[in-house]
Amino acid sequence: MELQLQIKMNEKLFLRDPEQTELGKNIILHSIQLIHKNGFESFTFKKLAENIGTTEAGIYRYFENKHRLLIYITAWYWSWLQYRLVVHVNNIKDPFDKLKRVIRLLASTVEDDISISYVNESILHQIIITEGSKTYLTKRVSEDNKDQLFNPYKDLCSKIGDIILECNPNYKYPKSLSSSIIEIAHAQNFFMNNLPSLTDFGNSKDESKIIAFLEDLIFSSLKE
Amino acid sequence: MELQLQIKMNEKLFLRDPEQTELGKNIILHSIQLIHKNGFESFTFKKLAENIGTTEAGIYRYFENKHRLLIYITAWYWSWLQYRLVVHVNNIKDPFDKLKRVIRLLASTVEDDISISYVNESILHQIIITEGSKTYLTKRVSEDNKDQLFNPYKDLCSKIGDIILECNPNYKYPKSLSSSIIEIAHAQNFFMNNLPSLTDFGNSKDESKIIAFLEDLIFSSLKE
DNA sequence: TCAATTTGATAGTATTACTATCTTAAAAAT
DNA sequence: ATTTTTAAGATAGTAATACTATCAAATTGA
Repeated sequence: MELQLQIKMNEKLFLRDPEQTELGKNIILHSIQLIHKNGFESFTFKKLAENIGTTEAGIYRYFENKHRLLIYITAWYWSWLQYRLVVHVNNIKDPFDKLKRVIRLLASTVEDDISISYVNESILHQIIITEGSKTYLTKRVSEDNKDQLFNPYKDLCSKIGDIILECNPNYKYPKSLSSSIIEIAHAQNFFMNNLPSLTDFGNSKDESKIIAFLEDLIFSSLKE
Repeated sequence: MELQLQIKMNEKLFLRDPEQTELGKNIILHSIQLIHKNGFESFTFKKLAENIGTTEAGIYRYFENKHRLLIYITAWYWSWLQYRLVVHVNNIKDPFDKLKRVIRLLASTVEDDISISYVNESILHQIIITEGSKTYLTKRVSEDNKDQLFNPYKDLCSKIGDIILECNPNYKYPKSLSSSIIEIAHAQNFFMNNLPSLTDFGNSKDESKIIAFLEDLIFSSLKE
């Protein structure tokens, strides 16, 4: 028997559910590849269609536009990460140990431990680092937020916030700290690989240094 | 006698120096207004030209494309902020006091204390929060970095890193911490105003809370 | 097997992101 | 004072982007 993880996505994210058809899955698969290869700015539905071997109009039947598609794959990533977080933290008693595992999860390239056929989680992680914030850094944030498109990200932050409170019930900024951990993990990863003088990791490109930095930063402020 | 601050910009940022002509200054002035109003994605040289009362081709004589223009105004902002930082920190002995002033500078809406005629620094700050990271979150980062387009940001980080080391000469991550302070200040500001559940500041929209959060986070890890 | 649904193929439009050219106006140099 | 340079205005044009619409063929499913 084969168990398959299916992530239920917010229906406002798509016009037609991409998980239900071959073409839909191909759209996700190839859009991840294309965005990773050329960046979101130069990604177009036309190129995507050529890549898949379908037509532009075909893609538009699934997604309203490329921004929605980016939100879709980002939301999918956060949902998947939340699932992995629950698994990794399960049965761990010590909240500090929990938080350490969370930091590792956020700052490490995925090892494809729980993988889903048509998604390449490892390059997806790279996309989230470079393109993830573009989902909300728009004039449409509030509308998109009302449509609950950012719920997976918010849920994840909320879960991490709970663990932070387990570590220190008096800590005043659990939500801000959790969103900051996520953002720093990504920013430092991007800087390490692209603008190394903004970090202390030189050209080592060693993710464990980001983890060490985050642990130092977070635990000193939680242990006080 | 009137003193005027002029910021010398990297020549690779423009085709023709916008500070030297009326039209050039108008391009900067109106692009800041337009990007603030409609966001960078829907900002076009055509709309900008109509706004100024010139033609599209006219804008292209100054800037290669809108991305370069965004880098230009971002770089200008960081240069200007570095100048303000030097002024605000000047003559302060206690490095912790210095760092507090830096945090306040990064997390506060500018009070137009040192202002330059044709730039609206207060709305520029808002643009940097929403659009700033888009300058480097591209496939061209490395090239643009080789052209030293991000030097003002890097210089600022380096200066803040020095202050961090004054606070604690043994601290291992001065550069990562300074880039993280800047990024968190912006992210938390954006979240507070647009996705408040990602912060602990509710709908207060009170910048002093971001400052308190940052101080708590930073000083606990520096004092250890 | 009939009906509904999904895809493919094609066409078309408004806008974007430019490049080119030519003329006029203003500034600088001689 | 008049050339020469430089900047700006006006206009045109092109390839690509971001869509929308329509119709036919193929597939699915009741």
